[in-house]
Amino acid sequence: MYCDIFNVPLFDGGDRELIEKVMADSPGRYASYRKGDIIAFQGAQCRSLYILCDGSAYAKMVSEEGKEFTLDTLSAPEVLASSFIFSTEKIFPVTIIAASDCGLWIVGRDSLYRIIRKDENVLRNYLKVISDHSMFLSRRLNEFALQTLSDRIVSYIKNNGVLQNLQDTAFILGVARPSLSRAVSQLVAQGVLRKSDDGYVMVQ
Amino acid sequence: MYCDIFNVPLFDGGDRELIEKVMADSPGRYASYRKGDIIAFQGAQCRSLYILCDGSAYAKMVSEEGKEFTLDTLSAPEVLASSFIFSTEKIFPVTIIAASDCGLWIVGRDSLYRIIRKDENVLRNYLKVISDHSMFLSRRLNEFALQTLSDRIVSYIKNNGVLQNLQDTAFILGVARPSLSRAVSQLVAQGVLRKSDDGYVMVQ
DNA sequence: CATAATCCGTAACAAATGTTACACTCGTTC
DNA sequence: GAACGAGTGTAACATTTGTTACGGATTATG
Repeated sequence: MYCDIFNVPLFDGGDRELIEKVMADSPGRYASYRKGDIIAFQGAQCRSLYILCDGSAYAKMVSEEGKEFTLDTLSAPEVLASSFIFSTEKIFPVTIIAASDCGLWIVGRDSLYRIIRKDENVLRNYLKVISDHSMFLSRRLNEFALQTLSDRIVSYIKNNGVLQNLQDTAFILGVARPSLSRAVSQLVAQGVLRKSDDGYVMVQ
Repeated sequence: MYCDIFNVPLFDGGDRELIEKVMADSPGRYASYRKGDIIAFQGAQCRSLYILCDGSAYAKMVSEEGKEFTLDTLSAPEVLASSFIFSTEKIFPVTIIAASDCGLWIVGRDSLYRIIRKDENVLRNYLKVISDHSMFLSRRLNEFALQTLSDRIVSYIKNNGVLQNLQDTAFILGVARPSLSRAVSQLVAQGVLRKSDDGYVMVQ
């Protein structure tokens, strides 16, 4: 139930006294979730910042027809929903699910606003967090709109070093598992990938 | 060569005196482009805010293999690159091209930072602009990752009222023109769309 | 009027991915 | 050891989209 929010990059270099005062003033709430619990529903209102203090979570996007993919996975210490709370719609574009037992501090956006108004470091951090999130989405968009499955597999392995779980990775790459399995086999046959004890890795 | 930046939503309600002072201090530069000119290259460094004062532009994303799609079109008064300048990488994820003759005021990010530090209205506007941009990217990602071409066509027409130019729209939807033409024909055959004098519209 | 340029519809075929089904391996549990 | 579940490889087929090519319609341009 304890959470040192000063571990979160957003508050890095922040004025401890100021932040504690604002948080004491309007503390928000602390919530714990069990693995598999839904932390936030896609389409739900979003007026608070979610500070992931403990554990990890992942964000998935679902279509009306039930098709889905995993957008991102997040590990404490990290903030969630940073770029939704000040938007016009204030809606979660993804569903957030606990990947392990985890604890979050949920802080109203007015508290965050009061902090970034007064604390220049936190403002800079926040601008960076939200901008990096945009860049991340741009990159994912590039993958889905422009890259073939083989390209995405190679990108994935270059980012993560290894492809370990075909089932989960299929959701991240947004394809059916047999399709991923087939594409990986082809890349192995082409000599682009090889199977190590750990999973699939790049040759070289 | 004149540009009233106070028309731009970002500066809505902003302190005119403060903004003019900052701009006078470090005015950036004004640039005009002819239709078709490239305003910014994908992958290039991005350390300034681009204020589109006049005309319109579009952002396209290109892959290494040369495949491309149109991410967004922008009309004055509007700001560009708002969510890149404070990111860690500071790189344009898209190429920006003049859709008509247009004029931009290009302002260093430090000037913008000085303004949002002091002007609460501009800060709120900026947070909204950048957050809305994230939401926009999320929506586009949903389209590409989860929706079939028919879905995207319907979404497009619901957003824009009408589908007028198959060639340009094919780039927006990220497909080949004959594929779009075929899918539209099928939707017409299914009674989902119909052809009006103006272009394709939803039935009802 | 003749010509060229542009946009559109469409057909035939190729390539990529989805769907379904089944067998195999490896742990775990009883 | 038997039964089970999870993750995997793979095959056959369906569906979607890309590619290429061509002809028709419209409009600008000489």
